[in-house]
Amino acid sequence: MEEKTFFERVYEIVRKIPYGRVTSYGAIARIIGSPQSSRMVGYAMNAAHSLEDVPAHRVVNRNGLLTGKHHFQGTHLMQQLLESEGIKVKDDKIVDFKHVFWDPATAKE
DNA sequence: ATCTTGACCTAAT
DNA sequence: CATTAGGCCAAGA
Repeated sequence: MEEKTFFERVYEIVRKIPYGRVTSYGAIARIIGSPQSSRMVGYAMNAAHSLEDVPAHRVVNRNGLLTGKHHFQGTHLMQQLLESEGIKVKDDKIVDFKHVFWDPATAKE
């Protein structure tokens, strides 16, 4: 039944990210069923550019570092988007990362 | 069709 | 503590 591809599953999770919260690639990959497919999550984000319901700016790496900010349109667009949601970013890194970290495995509904 | 690269993560050395 | 290696799946110089 679940004929959804890897990407669609990623989008589904990212879409469920609440406001003012962030998650990591590995966390999403883990929920999907491939804890080591975190690379695909990032790649899926690249394709997510065409989608609107996929807030890729809310997805960061395990260190809370905005590794993918370089792929956004602007230079610090990703940072501004996060700050716009109440998330503080310092030196391309999320402040209190674990504080704003949203675990899809825990809040997944 | 084959090879390389890629918004990563974990474990091992 | 720093570096290396392995793994995952997809898209394209």
